[in-house]
Amino acid sequence: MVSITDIAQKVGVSPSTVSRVMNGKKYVNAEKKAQILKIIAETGYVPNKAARDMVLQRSFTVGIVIPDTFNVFQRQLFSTIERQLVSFGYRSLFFFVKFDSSSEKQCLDRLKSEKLDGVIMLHEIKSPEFYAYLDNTKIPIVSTLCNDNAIPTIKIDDKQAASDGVHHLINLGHRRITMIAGCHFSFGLRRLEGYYQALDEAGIERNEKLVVDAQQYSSEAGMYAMRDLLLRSRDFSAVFAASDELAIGAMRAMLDEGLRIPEDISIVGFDDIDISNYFHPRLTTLRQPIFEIGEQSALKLHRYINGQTDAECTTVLPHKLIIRESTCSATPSR
Amino acid sequence: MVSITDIAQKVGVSPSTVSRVMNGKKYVNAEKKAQILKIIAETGYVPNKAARDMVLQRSFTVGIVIPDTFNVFQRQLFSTIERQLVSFGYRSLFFFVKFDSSSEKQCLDRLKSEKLDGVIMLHEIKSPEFYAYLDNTKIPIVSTLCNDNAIPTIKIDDKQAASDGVHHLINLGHRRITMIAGCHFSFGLRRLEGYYQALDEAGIERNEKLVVDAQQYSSEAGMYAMRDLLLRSRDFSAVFAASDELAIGAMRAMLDEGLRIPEDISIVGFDDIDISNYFHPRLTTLRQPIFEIGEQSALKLHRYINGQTDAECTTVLPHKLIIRESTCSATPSR
DNA sequence: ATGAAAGCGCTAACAT
DNA sequence: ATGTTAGCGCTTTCAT
Repeated sequence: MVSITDIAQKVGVSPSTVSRVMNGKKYVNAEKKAQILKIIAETGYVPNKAARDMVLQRSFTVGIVIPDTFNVFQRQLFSTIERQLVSFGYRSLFFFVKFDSSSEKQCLDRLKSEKLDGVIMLHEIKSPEFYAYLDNTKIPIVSTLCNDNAIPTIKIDDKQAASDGVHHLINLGHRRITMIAGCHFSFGLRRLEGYYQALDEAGIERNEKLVVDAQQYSSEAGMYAMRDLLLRSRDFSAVFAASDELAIGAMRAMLDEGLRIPEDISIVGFDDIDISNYFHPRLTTLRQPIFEIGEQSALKLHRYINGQTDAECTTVLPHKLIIRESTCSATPSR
Repeated sequence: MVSITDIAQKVGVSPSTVSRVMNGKKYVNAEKKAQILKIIAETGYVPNKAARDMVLQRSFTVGIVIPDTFNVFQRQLFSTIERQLVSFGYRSLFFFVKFDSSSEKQCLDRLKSEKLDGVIMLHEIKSPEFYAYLDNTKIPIVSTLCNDNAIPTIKIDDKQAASDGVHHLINLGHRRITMIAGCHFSFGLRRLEGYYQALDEAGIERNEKLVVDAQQYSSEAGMYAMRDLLLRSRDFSAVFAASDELAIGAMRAMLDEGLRIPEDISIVGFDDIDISNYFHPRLTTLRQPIFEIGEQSALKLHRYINGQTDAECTTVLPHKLIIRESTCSATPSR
């Protein structure tokens, strides 16, 4: 393994000089610098991270907390975050956590054993100990979810976005609109509120029977939720799903029952994941600016790590209603 | 930050003794041991990983090399690998690499800067320097892909699986069978070989015009590939796609042209990703045992790291043809 | 502008 | 059974 001293010896300088070159410090003779760079290229030398971390007393590592069964939306999100983080010189460590408290505890333990520079949340952790630790150690943290923990957050306005989606259905003449919600996450709760808000604004009576709570944000859960809904009653002409994956599962259940989309039932999703534009029919949905959310959360964390605190804690990014083929006017009979 | 010397001083012993306790070595007085443990608990001391890694010359970290735009199949795979690795006491570091040589070089540099215990490949790297480095440093490596680099591998028989898929179409009476291939990866080449093998076995003449090479394993690429195919000729009744995501894109293109699946054209995918069972029609495909591939590659790497080498370098796991709704008998006219 | 030297926190070989 | 010592590879004063 080639080390900084090897390079120094080969060039005939001290390790300090090589270090200065590596870190772009000034006060280095241009000629020597060229020499050093040449040898570095020849030998393929790369600084040892552990040694650097130790002397610098930090790890250049960011923890990313993400659900164990992360969906396509989270996948797209974390890939942009990872890329951004690497470009800032961090590496990222993933903490996959299940939706139970023992898994959360385990995650916290692993978190402690690392000397993280910062943490990005793509998942909602319930455990107060988790937040207490981060608070005590002053480790910077940024979230991409709604939360009540006064954590710097980059997100969209989930309530308004949901309301926009439901209003789209209302504008098409739908009155009996069901919702497949996912209330185990607070953003799911916000989306449910948005659904109710739109109904209220249109003077449509709320009806709890028209709402099912899916246990996960997966297609499978969406399929079961829709089956459940269809068992209760067929007296609805539209569905609003709290995520595209839920919507995809719901569509499967409808198709299995011989229902036509959107002629019999219109459906609106949430997220605008890649695949939604490939389904048949193409899914109408609320687009989250995934790329921007990822980019800005990485940037925000980077700023925090370097001691810059933004005035506003929460950044709200714009969403967009993408109208495709899964929604149409309600038929007069309905 | 509390260090091992702090603990040693508080208890009145040497750092070595504390180290011995931390690492469960014997030859420590039971009483002292208890003392030390007590202080450790009180102070919340956690060993500094960077320091430990440096002196031990290893990191307890496994690198996972994965395509930048990893697809659903790889996502499911790496999730199971990660889980398994954590259970063995490693943490995993992801190396997202694009399909170009500068990205591969960057990946190699990052790889060098970490003292990885091992590497798992979910992506094919072309650069010889990459393999040379791993070889020189004797870092254990396990792959989940076909390759010619004599690397221990866990995979399925891609050629045979492809052949099985095409035989399924042939058995349904199809003769004009196209393929959407992805030859930039060697497993893609194997699948193409399997396609040709099946045709040969059925006495159907090979026709290069019936094969398109997609540039990526994505739905988008699949859609363009199918458009291309349809532009060339409509004289085919079935398609074999090198992945489910390609198939999904291809289906989109067919639907857009008003073609019915499977009545007008049958289609077979490859991988059996979750979503394939939600599409309309449900996709007939070749299932890869994702969970087993993930589990066994993590286990194999763990063994290698601990100096155990298996006799057989490559493990071939069984695939399975999953017949669903996207394939049916060829109509007599075709 | 550059080198010498100290030290980050830990482990292991070597004493005792 | 336990302490002493010597690094691991790097950065950073502090000299010169």
